[in-house]
Amino acid sequence: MKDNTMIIDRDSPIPQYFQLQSWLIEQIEQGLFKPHDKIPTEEEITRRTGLARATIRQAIQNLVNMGYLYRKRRLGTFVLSQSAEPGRSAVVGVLVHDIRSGYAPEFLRGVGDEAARHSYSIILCNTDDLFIRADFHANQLIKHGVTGLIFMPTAAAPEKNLQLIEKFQHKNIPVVLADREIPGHSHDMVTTDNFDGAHALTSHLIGKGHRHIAITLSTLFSSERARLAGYQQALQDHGIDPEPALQFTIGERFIEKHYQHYVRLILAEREKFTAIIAGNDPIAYLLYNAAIELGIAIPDELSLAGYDDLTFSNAHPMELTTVHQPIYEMGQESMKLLLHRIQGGTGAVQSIILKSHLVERRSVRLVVQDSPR
Amino acid sequence: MKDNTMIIDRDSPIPQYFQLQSWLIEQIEQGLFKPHDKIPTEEEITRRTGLARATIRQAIQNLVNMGYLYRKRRLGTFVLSQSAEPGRSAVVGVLVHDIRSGYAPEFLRGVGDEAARHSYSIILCNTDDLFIRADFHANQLIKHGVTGLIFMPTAAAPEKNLQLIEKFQHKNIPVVLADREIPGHSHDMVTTDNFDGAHALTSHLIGKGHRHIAITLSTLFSSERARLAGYQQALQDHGIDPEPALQFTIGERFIEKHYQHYVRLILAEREKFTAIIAGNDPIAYLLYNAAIELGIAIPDELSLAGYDDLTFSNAHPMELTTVHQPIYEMGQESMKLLLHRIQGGTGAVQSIILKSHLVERRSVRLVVQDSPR
DNA sequence: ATTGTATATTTGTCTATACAAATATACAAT
DNA sequence: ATTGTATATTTGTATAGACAAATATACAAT
Repeated sequence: MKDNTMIIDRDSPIPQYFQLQSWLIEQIEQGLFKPHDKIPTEEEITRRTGLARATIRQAIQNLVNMGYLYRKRRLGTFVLSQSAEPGRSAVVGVLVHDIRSGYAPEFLRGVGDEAARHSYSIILCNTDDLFIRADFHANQLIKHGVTGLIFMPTAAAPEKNLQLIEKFQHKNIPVVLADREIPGHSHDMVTTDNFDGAHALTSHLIGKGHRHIAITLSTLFSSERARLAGYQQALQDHGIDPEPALQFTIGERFIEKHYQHYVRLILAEREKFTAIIAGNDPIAYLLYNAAIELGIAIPDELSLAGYDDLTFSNAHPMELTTVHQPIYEMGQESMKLLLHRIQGGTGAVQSIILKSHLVERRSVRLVVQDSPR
Repeated sequence: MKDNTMIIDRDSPIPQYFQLQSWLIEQIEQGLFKPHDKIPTEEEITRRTGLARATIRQAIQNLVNMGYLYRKRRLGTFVLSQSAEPGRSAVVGVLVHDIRSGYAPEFLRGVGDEAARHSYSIILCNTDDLFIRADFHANQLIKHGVTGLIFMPTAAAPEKNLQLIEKFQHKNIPVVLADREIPGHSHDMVTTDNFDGAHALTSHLIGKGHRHIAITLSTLFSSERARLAGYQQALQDHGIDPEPALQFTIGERFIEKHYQHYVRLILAEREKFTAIIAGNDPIAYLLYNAAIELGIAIPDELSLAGYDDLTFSNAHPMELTTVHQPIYEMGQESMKLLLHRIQGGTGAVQSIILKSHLVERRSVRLVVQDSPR
């Protein structure tokens, strides 16, 4: 017999079935009733509260519908085991640009494994970095009653991305950003130290004697902009003036066919630099392939470095020096932070920054040091 | 006023609220009540059926809980608009081995795009080809109330895979197999013409003058066993005796580190063959890398062919001759067939076999024809 | 046409009662 | 220990009735 008194206020404007319902939920959520514990019978509750049986049944049926309780003839009414927040499924949504591209599979694997550890499932949504697709999926996810969201911001303007986040926050569904931040906005986020990673990579190239180091990437997202900034800072830290002419950047979405053309334009200017950093590994491979076709030997005539260390990097015959991103861990940590919020975790906005590390392979060679200009 | 008579059989063992409930569902699903149509009031239903008001309310409340109806004080009870099968979410589960591996991302992209076209969402589950993981996810999916399942059978015994399928069938949740069949069992399935693809590839190599053609793959799954059979048949069709000594197969799960070792053992016997077919592209790349390390020139000293034509195949400097699998389409067709079943489609088990085609690149060279033995 | 007030309508809440269904539990027989 | 039978227990179904709540609708006044 539980100690806590079942109090039903007959003068309250709150319906009496609802008061009973609420009391029962509170007992369950405070752990006074544990999974498979039997709650008092209808008759017992009538005796303790004076409520009519039908009123009691209405409260209990609602809790059955909500997933808190199950009932057995002759035996009684029992608490269902709770694997997640009642009233909501143990399902979270994940919005990524494209499941096929670069680091997305590894990231999702990290999310999925951590989710499974906590008996959660993930709904996969591809946005193609387009707001209209992301918005469509967001509406679907809310309709499905997801419990949380992991979101890689799209290529849309910050206000658009924020608009999407607010849809979830309005329903008290927590959101965690992954990889990319939204400029001028502070939000729960997991990313990696792109600035430091690029700084270390650039410093490494400088340590190999390179002074004229080019870089190519898209400045569309925060992660790659931070890589550019890290590159620039490393040059400055070594007394080298960062030259705009060696910074080949685009401000639009990465589209492979376009970049295949762009890397040829870049390599046409290769006498200006002895080494080049690609903003991510897919770009590095495009550069490599174009170099081979143009008869440029890597690393003998041009050193090449990438960023990300994607799984297929080590299956490539050209062993690419790159920065290893903890992509799996980024997925994992995103899910952990989201679970923390789902389970009621309050507190300051968290910005988790995971460490990258340099992976030296064979795409960079030592050159005779030439003096900084 | 609707024509159809509300009949409640007072002698039926079926509860009367349930009979009314069923009648209302039928009216809605047959389109006699459309979204936002008003159904008869409680009083009107009492007049037409003689049922007590509380019994009527029980039926109607259940339909409200199931998402068929909504109620407004003073106005009445109305039909909710339907975006998916009522009582179940517009969500399906997809069980794949590993989101990171080979063709899984492309496949899932096909599934996801087709799902989105029909306002469905997909729950992603990684099984690692292990039954215990698949079973865990299956239980989760059923708990979430998924409407259907796309399943790549695991490496477990056929009975185990069937056991998992029966869980869903028991709940009338349709299941479609993808890529791999379950031996001795007939089920809705989408796969590709692995036999014909391998037959064409082997014939192509024979057309290039090769007679001693090796092959390496895992015989664990139906798709790769069919490739082996297609290879053997092509040799026979050309009057070449398939030699067991040129067939390097394993009967266990593909684990990259193990295969890295295995390809070296294979290449140690390379004087026995002038060409080798890898059962899938990742194996082809392992072969290529090992060949480079052993100083074996591809295709000058050894011709190499793959299977699958994964997205990164065309980013590779070694332009691999391979068989292009319609992986995206396989995902798409799996989802289409599942939707067909979800929407009530009956009829014979469907086995959809999509066409592959040979993609000639530069990894295969012409050799002087030597006579069959 | 707009605003204010009253009323009718239908759902929502709550009480009371009776019988049925499923089955755990108790007890007897072997 | 096992099997068979009866009974007690609690939920499930169904009936009847009364009052409350929310608000669309009707009507009057300006």
